[in-house]
Amino acid sequence: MSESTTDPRDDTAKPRRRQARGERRIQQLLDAAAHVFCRTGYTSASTNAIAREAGVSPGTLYQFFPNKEAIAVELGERLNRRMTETHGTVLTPENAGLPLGELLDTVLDPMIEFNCANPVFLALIQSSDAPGQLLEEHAELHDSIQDRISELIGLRNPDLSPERRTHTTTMTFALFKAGLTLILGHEGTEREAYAAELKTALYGYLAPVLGTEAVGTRP
Amino acid sequence: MSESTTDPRDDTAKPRRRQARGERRIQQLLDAAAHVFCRTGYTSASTNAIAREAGVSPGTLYQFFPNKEAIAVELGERLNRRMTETHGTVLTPENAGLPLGELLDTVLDPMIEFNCANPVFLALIQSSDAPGQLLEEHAELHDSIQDRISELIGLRNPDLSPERRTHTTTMTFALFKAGLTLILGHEGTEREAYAAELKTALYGYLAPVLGTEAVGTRP
DNA sequence: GAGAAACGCGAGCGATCGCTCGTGTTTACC
DNA sequence: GGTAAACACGAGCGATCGCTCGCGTTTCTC
Repeated sequence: MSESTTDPRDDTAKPRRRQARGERRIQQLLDAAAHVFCRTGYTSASTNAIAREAGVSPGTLYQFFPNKEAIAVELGERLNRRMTETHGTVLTPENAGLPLGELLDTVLDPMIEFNCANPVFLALIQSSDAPGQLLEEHAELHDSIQDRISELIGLRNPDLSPERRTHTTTMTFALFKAGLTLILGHEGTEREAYAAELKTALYGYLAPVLGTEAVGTRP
Repeated sequence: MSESTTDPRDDTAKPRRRQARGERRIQQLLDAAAHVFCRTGYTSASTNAIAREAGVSPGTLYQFFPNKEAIAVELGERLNRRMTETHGTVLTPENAGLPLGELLDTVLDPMIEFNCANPVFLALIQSSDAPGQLLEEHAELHDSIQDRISELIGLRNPDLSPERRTHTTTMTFALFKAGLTLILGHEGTEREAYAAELKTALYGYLAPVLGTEAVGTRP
């Protein structure tokens, strides 16, 4: 059980020094995996197919990823990181005071844009038979987004009971995901129409709870 | 190529006379398949697992179904038939005149109840890597439900442009499915809370388009 | 330029899955 | 009771999939 590596760093016990070529290959493989996952979902996607899509051999793929799950996990992590940036800059307490219509535009537009540019994100989330670690990743992101939404809702309507706030938050996010699926399922004008329709729906749902006008959030 | 069967009926060219025992086995196998599909989705469900869950051997399973897809298709057909009955008795022109709140109760309650009693229905619909014939089935049901919803919307608001009507219909159904997923993901009091929340959401979305009051639909 | 390590290949291993087949049992029909 | 068909079994076949391994190539380091 001697872990006698050259130990330049043993924080992860994997002292593999990547070359620039390797980093490029990893990106190629993740891009290929994104395509294949989008096409067939996680379970039905074969590692050989991912390697073929990336134009490399199966052996090369396993030079960079220990197993199939790790590919999805790494892809998920990168997407989560970028998605977290997006919702972090937009689901802020400062925006809570905006008129509801503007608030929805401000929040939804970047989220929708990100998902249109990265359709594999939704595909991975909706793949029901995903492995354990991927589900944990999603749960984390899910919770962090819902916490932000819940915070916004709480700021706009402090009189809401915790239960109602939770339900409103969860339903809001679920409706958003449904609208997103519809948006990604169309293109061009239709896509924009459904984006507008989603905003209308959320507006109609949230207006009675949060009010439509600008709200001062100072103590 | 001589199809010289005993031809009591050659409408499907499959003159297999089932015994009562066989019909019972089929039901057992479909129930088992429902459980396994619910647990792991279509692709990850193995026919051996279905047979085991039903308490029979793999060979027995294939006495009644030519392949794995046929199991899902038959299960889907039976569920579609019952779901069609449900929405057929509820998505009627007569109900179009009800006040919006009552309309939503009348339509949603039976649909929700059916899906709570048959969670495999949603599981099959949401399994993204389903085989072709199953997708066709779903598309048929999907279209027939949307046609009914579209009809109701058209009756309540004849001034809506065809495009807006389509978008409203599609979004309404998508929001319903999202709420349904949330409802099936909870139990007891929470489940009822999300059912109420879904109605609130649809009310908020549809009220500005359809109006809230009772509407006379006579020419 | 020599050695080491990272990169790259692809045949193929072991496991799993959908499905078959030979054989034995139960049921329907005369 | 006898016959044919339906039902039931379970070992195992062929295909596929995740993944490995041996070996050759490129890149880094000195």
